Amino acid sequence: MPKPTFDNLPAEKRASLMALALQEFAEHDFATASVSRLVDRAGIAKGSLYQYFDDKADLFVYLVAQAEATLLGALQTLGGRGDPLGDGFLQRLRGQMSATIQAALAHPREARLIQRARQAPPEVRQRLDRHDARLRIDHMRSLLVEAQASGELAGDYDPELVAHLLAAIMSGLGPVVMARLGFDPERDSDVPSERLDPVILEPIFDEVLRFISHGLRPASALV
Amino acid sequence: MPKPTFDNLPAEKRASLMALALQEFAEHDFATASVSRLVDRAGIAKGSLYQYFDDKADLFVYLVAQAEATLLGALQTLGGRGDPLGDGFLQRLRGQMSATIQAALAHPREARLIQRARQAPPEVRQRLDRHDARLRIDHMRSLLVEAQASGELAGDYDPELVAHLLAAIMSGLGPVVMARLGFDPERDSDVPSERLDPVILEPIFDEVLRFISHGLRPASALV
Amino acid sequence: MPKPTFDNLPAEKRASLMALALQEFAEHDFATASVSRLVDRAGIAKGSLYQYFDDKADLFVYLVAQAEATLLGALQTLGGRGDPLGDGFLQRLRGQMSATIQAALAHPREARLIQRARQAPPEVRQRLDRHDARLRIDHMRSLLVEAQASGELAGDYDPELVAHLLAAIMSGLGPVVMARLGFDPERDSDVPSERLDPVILEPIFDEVLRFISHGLRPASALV
Amino acid sequence: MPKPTFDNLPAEKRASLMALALQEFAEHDFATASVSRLVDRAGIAKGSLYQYFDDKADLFVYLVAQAEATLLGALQTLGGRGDPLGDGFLQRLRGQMSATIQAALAHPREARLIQRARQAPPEVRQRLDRHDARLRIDHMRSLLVEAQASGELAGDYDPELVAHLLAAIMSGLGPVVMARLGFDPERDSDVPSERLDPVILEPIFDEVLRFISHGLRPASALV
DNA sequence: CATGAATGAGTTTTCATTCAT
DNA sequence: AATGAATGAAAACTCATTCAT
Repeated sequence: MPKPTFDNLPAEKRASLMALALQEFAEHDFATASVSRLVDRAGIAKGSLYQYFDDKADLFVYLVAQAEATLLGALQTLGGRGDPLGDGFLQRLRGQMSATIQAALAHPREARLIQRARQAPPEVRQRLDRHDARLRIDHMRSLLVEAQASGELAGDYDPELVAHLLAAIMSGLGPVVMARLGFDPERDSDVPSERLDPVILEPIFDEVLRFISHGLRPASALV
Repeated sequence: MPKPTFDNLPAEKRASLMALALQEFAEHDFATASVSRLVDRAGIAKGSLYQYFDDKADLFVYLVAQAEATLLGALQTLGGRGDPLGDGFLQRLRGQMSATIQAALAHPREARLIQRARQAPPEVRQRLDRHDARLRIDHMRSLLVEAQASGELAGDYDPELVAHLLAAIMSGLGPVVMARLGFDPERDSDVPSERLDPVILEPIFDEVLRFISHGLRPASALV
Repeated sequence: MPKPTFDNLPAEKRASLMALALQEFAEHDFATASVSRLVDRAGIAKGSLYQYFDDKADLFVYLVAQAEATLLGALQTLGGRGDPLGDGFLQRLRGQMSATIQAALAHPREARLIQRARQAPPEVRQRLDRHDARLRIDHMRSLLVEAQASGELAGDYDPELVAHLLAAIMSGLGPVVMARLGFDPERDSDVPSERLDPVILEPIFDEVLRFISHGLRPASALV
Repeated sequence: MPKPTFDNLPAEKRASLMALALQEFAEHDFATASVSRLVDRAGIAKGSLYQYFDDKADLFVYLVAQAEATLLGALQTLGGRGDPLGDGFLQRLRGQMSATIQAALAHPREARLIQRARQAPPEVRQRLDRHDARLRIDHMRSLLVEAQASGELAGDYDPELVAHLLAAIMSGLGPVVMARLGFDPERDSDVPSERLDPVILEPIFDEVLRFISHGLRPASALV
């Protein structure tokens, strides 16, 4: 948790410092990220940073929380387009898929930072407030249970397991999109957002949804 | 690439050194893994290691290649039980699923090292020979294409996209299994292999396969 | 020397601040004592402390002076029980011995602070007003001279030298008492004051006094 | 304990490094002594020092042990002049007194370092091999017991207590000598050894011994 | 081919002190 | 008179890499 000193900072300074910190911790993992490099770039004294945060991990934890909030905000904005109550389960899933991808693409550093959080050293991980992965699973799970309750979805699925599968599919979407756009997900790290285009994305979502809703059909099957 | 000096080493010494190196790089990520600790444990001079490998990254790259070979070998052994030609696509997928999980359990250090490789610093990642993720996708892709060619699978799927989805599902299997066994995949890092049991795994595979083959059916649907 | 601002402080605030400062400098030596920790505990701004004192050393010097005054006061109160004029030299010595020990026990932080003063860095030590060791020597010396003048003590002792010896003996009393009570003076730092007991202390004083008055007698000597 | 690396060092380099380290830790207490300053002066890389010693405390502990050995050696050389068996207790005491003073004067840095050791932070003190103070007390104690056994000394002294008193007197001798030579023991730290002179020291020892053997006589007493 | 000491830039963190408000 | 953010030098310690033997 940042010290009060940090809150008293001029908003402008605070924001620019955090932007640089986000960059630093998005570009390097926790061990490799350098406080020294950060303060150099920020043009502040090394001691100043330690007036704001207890230590490197404190800063990291704060950044991760911020990033999660940012992404969640973007997700809610984007995902909330459809009618959340009226729409069926699959529609909502589609909305989420689209929103997730777009949020990650709109905030690539935040998305990357959250990935880093999952592989931070254990003692740091323990200081992370709660883990967003579990949050995402839980969210997915509740959607499923709801759909089962409303009769929209067959009741014989294990919601926990399916939630994991859907979460895995959604987190696998990034590479799919990148591959479609001609990037190598293992080499490249970001897709320039101007390359992003609903015309490209929508068919992907359609096909993924078809997979989710019907699975892999034999050639003989009718759709 | 190891230097010639490394090949000239007595096989025994080479093997034990690599075993310790694997342990070091499986336990810590690239930045945190320590050459000093390694040579201490191995009881060799620090200079000697640099007679075998150009630098830390060189050793890492070599280890990753070895680990991939090891896992691939295990996978082929385990996955090849059924009749690879006679069996249908879904059977083979099931075989792979099981084989992947079991291979990872039989070679936990190798599995973990490969995970680490995916998050190594970019300059290191660029030196990795080829990426196993792409290999896995390609493998999955060729299975799909084959199934489409044989008429077993509808032709209107994009094999690339579905390959990604299936790969995502398979790599999401680990957490599912952990969750089923009562571990928190975000906190815990390993499932003790004695806790692993076909009686637990098989139903998971069944349900995943059902999801893959039929997708999420509405409550009214007949199976 | 404190700045005028310090004197203008409400007595209550001044006192509580000094109490915390005493604690800080008694618990840690000069180098290790932390101004930051002090102001945190005192709940005042760091800048405020520097409105009261020039620097860390200034505060330290002031505290030491205060502590010496406190101990001297206690010593005079406790040591003054007997008739200071009527009693003989040895009686007064005994009174001092007892008073010194008890004063130190009644004011452990002050006693410890004065010990610390003796090992402060030279540039700090030079700023200490006057050294209590010299005060003690002088006091002892004047007692001796007086006793020689009154004919109570042989005149052929060098009062300076004997004063040093007696001072050394008295400052060596602490470890003696600790050892008697089963503590290791090198490991332990304090004797819980409830363990202190005249029944234990008095025989020690007696024997020390016998040593002082008669020295080490051969076995054949009559007492 | 120094690492093997240290032992393998050229004796010359080792010695000069230790001389500088001794100087650093004699001039400053443990907290204030600076590893950086030391390596700068020694002209070696910081990393090198850490190839020799685990950490700052490790170096300190080693230095203290060395200093104790040095002083003990000097003491045995100097103190062994008289006939250790033939001489009486007081003669031996006198020999020790003289030897202790001269040893401390011949090795002022070592003597000072050992003083520092007694006030090192607890976690460092616990790593010091054994404490020389207790050794000195024990030595004194055994001399006393021996003298009592041989009938040279009255048996009704508590050897433990008297050992402490004598130890206190001996450790108080330094300031006495300094005062006699016109130095202020609290301000000055060293007596230039050329100022040391048996002609000055011997009468001091005589008077101290007279005090020890007879105590403070009343004016009427015959010696 | 093996050695292992030397390197020195790098790391995080602490601290007393200043000064503009 | 009080504040408390800014400072930056200094601290201890680590590490991959080199190179003379």
